[in-house]
Amino acid sequence: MRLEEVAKRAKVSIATVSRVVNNVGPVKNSTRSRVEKAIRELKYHPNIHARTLAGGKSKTLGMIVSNLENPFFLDIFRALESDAHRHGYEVLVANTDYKARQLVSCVHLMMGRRLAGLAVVVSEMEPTLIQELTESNLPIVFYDVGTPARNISNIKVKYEKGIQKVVEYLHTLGHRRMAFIGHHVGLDPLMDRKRSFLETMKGYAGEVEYATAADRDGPAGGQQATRQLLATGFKPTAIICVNDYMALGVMKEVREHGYSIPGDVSVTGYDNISLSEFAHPPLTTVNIPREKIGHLAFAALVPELGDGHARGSEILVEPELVIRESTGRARAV
Amino acid sequence: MRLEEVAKRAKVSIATVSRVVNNVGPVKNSTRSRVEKAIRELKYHPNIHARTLAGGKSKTLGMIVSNLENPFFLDIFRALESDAHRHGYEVLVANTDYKARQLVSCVHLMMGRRLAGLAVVVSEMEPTLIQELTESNLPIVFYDVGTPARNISNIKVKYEKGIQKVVEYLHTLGHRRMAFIGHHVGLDPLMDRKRSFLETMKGYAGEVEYATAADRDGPAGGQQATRQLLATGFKPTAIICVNDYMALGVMKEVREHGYSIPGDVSVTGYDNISLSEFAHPPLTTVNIPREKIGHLAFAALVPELGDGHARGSEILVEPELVIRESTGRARAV
DNA sequence: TTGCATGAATTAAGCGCTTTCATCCTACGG
DNA sequence: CCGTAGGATGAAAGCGCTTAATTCATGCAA
Repeated sequence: MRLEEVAKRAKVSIATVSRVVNNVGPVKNSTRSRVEKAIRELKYHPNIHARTLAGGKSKTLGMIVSNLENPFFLDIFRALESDAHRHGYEVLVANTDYKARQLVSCVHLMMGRRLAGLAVVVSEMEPTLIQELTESNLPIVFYDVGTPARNISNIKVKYEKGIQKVVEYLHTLGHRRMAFIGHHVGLDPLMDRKRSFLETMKGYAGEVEYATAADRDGPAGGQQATRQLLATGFKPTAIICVNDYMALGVMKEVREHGYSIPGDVSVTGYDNISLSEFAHPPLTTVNIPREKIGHLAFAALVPELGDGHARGSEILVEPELVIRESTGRARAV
Repeated sequence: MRLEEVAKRAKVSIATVSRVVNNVGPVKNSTRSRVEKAIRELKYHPNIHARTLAGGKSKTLGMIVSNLENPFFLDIFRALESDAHRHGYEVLVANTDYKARQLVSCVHLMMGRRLAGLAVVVSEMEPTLIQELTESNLPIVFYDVGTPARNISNIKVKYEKGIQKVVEYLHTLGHRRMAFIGHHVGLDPLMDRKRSFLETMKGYAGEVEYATAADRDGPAGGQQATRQLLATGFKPTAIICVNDYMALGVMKEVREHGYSIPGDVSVTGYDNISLSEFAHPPLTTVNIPREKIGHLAFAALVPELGDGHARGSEILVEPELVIRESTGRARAV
């Protein structure tokens, strides 16, 4: 079904049909309705490829995430998508599984699609990629990684601050043996969080003991990391997790060792995904405003439509502590 | 960056470059490497729109789901995507939020993309849509809805059978007051599950009491539905949920009423999403082989690559009971 | 009546690629 | 040494659409 057949049926030129489809330029009402009728009757759907090829511009945004399974990323995607749809855009997602190589191939795929913009919400990075993207003309917004440039905006969260708040809160509750459960050692932004944990710990030097463990993202990874941690003989009274999704698995393993939460061990997450509220006990965590991040991303990619924030800027987002029932006073030693 | 610039730099025609890029037709080795060098140096990425427009065929599959947030759908997507990637295809997801209207617009969007195939994994349906899709030439695979046709395959799960197994199992444990928590009344396949519950209940007529409640998909919906259910004064000893994702919220609400699981109330889910294992207590559920479904979908859409199953057929999948710790003997009356 | 704005519709030139068909070598048998 | 098969290339015709530039009506002032 092509423009031409619609044109023939409505007895006009294809240019006219194109105009009514796109709702641009002057078209007499009688002609318009004749064309619309033909479109309906023939069930015409414009070929998006021909359209973007001819028009040179696309109404599609791309988004690359590290792990779509982690609700954190999904939430950002949904917020971005909702803004996008409101303005007639579509969003394409791609997943990297935290692998830099896959990130590169995702980006190349995206470049081939001549997108209107690309949101890169990942923890891994490939140095050459940053340069390649900077050189391109694609509007880009990075979350967590990258540096601002002519066509690149950055959204950053003060992760360290969140971790710091968590640690201080736990310290106040009397915890002196803490552990950090992370994932994917070697990824910069994730290291930041661990580093922040370690530094805050050093602030309490002499006073506290601590340890760290890591495994892949997700409940299964959290469980595995916890198993390793506890196997070392270290007995933390509080476990700080790099994100909520892992914390779900951490809690399970802690319980399987016969500890109660928060009676024996306090557990904290990070992100405040909606599941954290439905965990048992509900998880103390750090809220990252994912919805806001999605909106900011859209605004950065399509500045003429999204409200505020010019392209090429750096945007900071503040995390905030959410206290629920997975944390409590440290058991007296 | 276009084919032409690569051609100029490698001092060949664009036809030759195209041949190298697509790895078709005879090209002298020396020429090939010259072209490949030029491609690398210029960071050329083919324009996918021009490509599918000219070639007339696409290497993109579409997938429409009801609620990407529910891990059930995400798992199917990931399985499909993994097969797709292995064969050089991409997958586009779209979400309907269980709304038939959104389903229609998703389908139209997909049609405009001239996909290689479309997987429709939704619970809602629009009768005219089925016909429109049947008339189109797009290879399609439906999950749970629709009827087979020339270009349409169907994957169906014997949901009723799963529900039946759950109910019988609970009955064996002595449960005589059961409730069904569903979602989105009015959607056919979901009604099936509820109907199956009601029919099995009738099998125990006189012997058992039962009730039903419903709210939107997800933990929050499960919680809300449970609140309503318990507000009626009905005191079930077992709650059967339409899926695991809702069961997460159901358990929370049950506990907030001071009941223990499974001591006072047994809870079951459906789907066996990976989170069900990390719930507390781990959820008794019915396994739906989502990975297998994803693979079947790919095989149905691209029969020449996927192993087995011709297009236009109907495929049945068997659910199976998974007993964990959220169910136990009914408390003595 | 003629002329000229103005609005409505058409013509035609690409967008960047694939693919057929024609062309050009090169090497080999006669 | 020539003819020619066949591999390697190039030229050119679209794919279905957008968008100038252009033509064609129409109405109104002069």
